[in-house]
This record gives sequence, C-alpha cells and structure tokens, in this order.
Amino acid sequence: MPDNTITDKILGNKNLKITKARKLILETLKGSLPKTASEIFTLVRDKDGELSLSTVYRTCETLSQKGILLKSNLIDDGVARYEYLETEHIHHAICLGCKKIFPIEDCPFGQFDKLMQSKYDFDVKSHRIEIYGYCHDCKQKQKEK
Amino acid sequence: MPDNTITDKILGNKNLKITKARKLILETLKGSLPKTASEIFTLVRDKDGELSLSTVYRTCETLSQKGILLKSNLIDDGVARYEYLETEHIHHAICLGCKKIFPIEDCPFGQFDKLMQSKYDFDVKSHRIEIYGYCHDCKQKQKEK
DNA sequence: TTAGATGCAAATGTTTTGCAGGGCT
DNA sequence: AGCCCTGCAAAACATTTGCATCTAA
Repeated sequence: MPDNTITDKILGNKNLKITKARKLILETLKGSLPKTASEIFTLVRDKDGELSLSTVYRTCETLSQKGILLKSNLIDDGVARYEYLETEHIHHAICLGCKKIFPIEDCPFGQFDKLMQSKYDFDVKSHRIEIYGYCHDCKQKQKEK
Repeated sequence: MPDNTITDKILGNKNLKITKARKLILETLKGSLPKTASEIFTLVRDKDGELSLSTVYRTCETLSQKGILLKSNLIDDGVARYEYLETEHIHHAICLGCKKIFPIEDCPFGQFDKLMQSKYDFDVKSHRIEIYGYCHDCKQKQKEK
C-alpha cells in the first residue's frame, strides 16, 4: 500500500528517512515564500501535528544540506528563513518599506556562470539575486509623506 | 583648520556627527571585504582606539540605515556582516568550501531594473547578486577526495 | 535490531537596550 | 547648552547541543 507522495519520493531519493517532521515541514514550505523556523513551527502546529522548535531547526538544517531547502537571510533581520528549492529558478524582490518578499520569475543570468568560470576559475553551483526597493503599495505611501 | 577627509565628508553629507567611532569604523571597512561586528571591534582595537562592541553594533546599524554601509548575511552562518558601500557596483562570489568571499566586478544587471519597473511596478533601489560555488583552491581539494 | 530522529531543557553566541556619563556642534 | 553618542552591564533572541527516548528501515 505504498502512498508514494511527491514528498516521500523527495526524501527517499536523498537517503532520508520519511518522518512526520520532515513531511510536515516540506508540506508547509512547498510553494510558499521563505519562512523562519518559528513561523514553520507555528504553521505546523496550526495544521496537524506537534513538532518541537529544535526539531524544526534540525530538520530544516538537514534538508538544506541535502539541497532540498534553501536557507537564506534575505531581509537581514537576524533571522534565517527556509524555502523550498523549486526546480524552476526563482529570485526575490524585497520591499524596503513593508519587508514583503516578492518572487521574481525572470532570471537575467543566462551566460554569467560561464564568465565566472573563465575569468575567475570559480565553479558556480548556484546563485541568488536579491532586489531591494519599494513595491507598488509602499511607493504610494512614500508619496503621501 | 578643517581636515576634511573623505570620511568626514561622507558623514557630514548625511547629517551625522563626526565621531571617533564612526571614523574608525569607516576607515576599517573602507576598501575591504564584509566584516562582522566583532571583527571590526578587534581590528579597531588593534589599530588605535578603544570602542565598545555595542558601539560597533550601534554605529554599523546607523551607517547602514543611512546607506553608507551595507548589512548582509552572505554566508548564512548567523552572523551579520557590514561592508562599505562603494560607489562602484560590486557583487560577491562565496566559496562553499572555504567560505571565502570574492568580489566580482562584473554586473550583468544592465536593464533588469527597468523590467522590474514595468512588469512588477517595483521601484528598484539596489540589488545584490550572490554566487555560490567552489573557488580555484577548493576545486583542487575536491578532486583529491 | 539499530542507526538515525525527536523532545526537552540547558547552553551558546549574537545583537539589542537602559541608563549614566561624555563629546560634538 | 543641548542633543546625540558611547560604555557598561544586563536582557533579549535565535540557534545549537547533550542526553534520554522513540521510530523508521
């Protein structure tokens, strides 16, 4: 009676045990914006199961090291965030006003990796682009000041 | 007898008092790679003056908010780093092996800001590109394993 | 059965803050 | 003089870790 969900496959392929904690965290993060450990903790609790905060930290760390999640500090507020690493390539725009994170589908990076290779002898594994500015809403508010 | 160094001008232009702490920190950061608060603390101490660690934090925070420094968490090790925001546009490549940070002069970003504007109505103030991979040295070591 | 996962509580390390004194303008 | 800046020590947070218990393979 194998209930092979996508989540199970992901974990299985990386030699990771399929546990409640891992499934809950992946389901919480899937298709959503980057979240902090304590946000994940709360979301999981609201949904079904109980997970300790340290398990959230440990699990997110493990999944990040396996390349399933991406750990980042987009907002530079001293809190790490984890996001599901989609196969598609996604970057973010961060509003300096409300600190909201907007996903950006366009990646202008095309052949840059090759340049890094030839010019710096640097093997590019991944890259991240972050854009800082003001979103539509906050732009309005700025004008009102 | 105005000894108007560049540092003084920078501070003056932003309506910031010219204090020992600010000068020391700016001089320490100028033209160097991103540094943590405690690295700055040590470097300043080794050079001339005494600064408390909390002053380093407070000053870096202030200078970041004025756009003189850039605060970042490039390495995702839970420690914030501050760097002097040069007029020229510089990005970084971070080696996943030794965690060293390499400055990259090339910016492939040309007209991307305009796209952000028209497609997302997002006012771009600045952007950051981070590249993760293996530097020349660590590439060698990887092969040896 | 057994290595690996989890929960709990305590420890660690970074960053922030309150308050009193000192320095810049 | 007046307000902002700094030092010190304590507080607040985020994250990690040790150890005992549990669980997936």
